[in-house]
Amino acid sequence: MPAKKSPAKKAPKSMPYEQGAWAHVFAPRAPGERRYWLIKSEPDVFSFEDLERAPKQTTCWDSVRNSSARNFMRDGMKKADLAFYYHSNAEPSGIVGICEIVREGYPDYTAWDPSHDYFDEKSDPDMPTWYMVDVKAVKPFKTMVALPEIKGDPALAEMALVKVGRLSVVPVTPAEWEYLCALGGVA
DNA sequence: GCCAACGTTGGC
DNA sequence: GCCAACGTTGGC
Repeated sequence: MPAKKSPAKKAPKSMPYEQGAWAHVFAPRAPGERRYWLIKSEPDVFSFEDLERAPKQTTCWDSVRNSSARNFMRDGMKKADLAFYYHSNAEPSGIVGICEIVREGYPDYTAWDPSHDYFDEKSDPDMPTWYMVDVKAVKPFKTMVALPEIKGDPALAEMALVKVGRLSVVPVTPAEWEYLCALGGVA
């Protein structure tokens, strides 16, 4: 018997993400390595078409108020990474296009604007709570890939999108990326 | 409109 | 530090 067997260690409620399940998406990169993401937006609020019509086809991805999503944007995403553009709360919901990270994490100033819907009085400009990135439309999917199709596909069963439903920013593996681009007709 | 999942808050 | 209450996301 081991001299001192500590009782089964419970996973801390909030593990630092550098050691958590997503450690690999924050890990140092090989030279030139590109990583992949998925970002959600309700099309009634801001659709992929809206992004294509925006000046320079670019927008700041503001108003995210979830710490996991924030961490992905602040510390995970790097310039030239690509992201699927996902329409949530839509009929049907699904992936409709591809965009590129064109500016890395910087403070989400909407958190400091009392007139803004997502004003957060606890976000201090000297120590910002919330971060965002800038994304630019790259191209639409030829055929959207709807959520039921994703959920029904064994090759995609491990997607963070499926596993952690409610997160608005999630990582995508290179294999999932290739596979979904093929499904979307943009391989 | 309902509800599952889960993060956050606050009482103790 | 625990945990119940509450809020949010987003599928269905």
